[in-house]
Amino acid sequence: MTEDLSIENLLRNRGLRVTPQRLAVLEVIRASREHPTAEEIYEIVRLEHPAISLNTIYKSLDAFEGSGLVQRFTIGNRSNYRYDFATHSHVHHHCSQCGRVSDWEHTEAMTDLIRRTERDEGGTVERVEIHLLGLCRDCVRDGFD
Amino acid sequence: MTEDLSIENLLRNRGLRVTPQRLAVLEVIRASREHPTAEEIYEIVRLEHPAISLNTIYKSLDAFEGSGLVQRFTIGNRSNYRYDFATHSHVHHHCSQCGRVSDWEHTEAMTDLIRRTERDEGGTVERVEIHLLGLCRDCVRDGFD
DNA sequence: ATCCATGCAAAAGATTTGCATCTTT
DNA sequence: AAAGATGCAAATCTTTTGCATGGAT
Repeated sequence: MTEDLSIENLLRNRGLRVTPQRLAVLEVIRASREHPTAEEIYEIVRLEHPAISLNTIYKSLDAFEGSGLVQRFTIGNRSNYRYDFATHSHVHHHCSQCGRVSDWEHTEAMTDLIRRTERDEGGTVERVEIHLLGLCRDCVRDGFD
Repeated sequence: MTEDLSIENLLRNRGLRVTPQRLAVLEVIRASREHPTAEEIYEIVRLEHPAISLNTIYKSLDAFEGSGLVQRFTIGNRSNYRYDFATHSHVHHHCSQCGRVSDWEHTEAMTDLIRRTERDEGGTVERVEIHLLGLCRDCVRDGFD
């Protein structure tokens, strides 16, 4: 008996009200590999919902983050928030040439190292964010360096 | 022949002008293990230089970052910048209980893993920021979990 | 019918910019 | 003397808050 993972049920399962705006916002995040900012989500959702306000984007994102559907973070030395569907890996590579933010595989060996560090230092780690800054594959191929 | 690593020479060596304000700002960052924000640096520097403006803190930090003396980053899901003397390790642990931001050791094994990832993914990595969110040693000892 | 989400406007917080004056080189 | 740093004020950008209205339960 597989769980129905429609956007709508994702909301319902967490006790969040279902509105057209929220469906649209969550869909954009789920579909994106770009770790969009609130502004970027706004511009995309606006194509279908021209009347939506940026404020509703923020409120929706807060609600989603509060119930664990989405994670927010900042990358490198930029200060505005980016959002990510919560199940994604959180090794982000930020290309210093083209600006693209992409997921890189979070290997099991990395997780092991975190656990070892945890033991050595005596604290705990519940969440890991690894940001790598450098050139993406495409920019390397195009000879920037 | 050891290099003179006075704050003053750190500035001169990079071609930056030496002013009392810059000396004070850089000294605060060098002395701190707290990864202070611009505002926090301002409050500390103000004790000695009551007339300094927050703007000068920002301008100094920009200059320092531009010449590699200092690095700035954001941590977890807070959006304002924190600054770090550039030679520090950049594995930051952010305690979800007491809010403390501390350096954890960046093991050589971690570096190796990054290099391997780099090869596997085909991009390059010039800088690594690892943010660990969880409980620090003290909060673990005090029984928060 | 109740509760909560929406959209507008205004506020707040952090950082940047413009500019006249002062300091360092 | 020239170039650049400082401090003040205003502007900008991002995010949050307050509130009246409308929509979801």
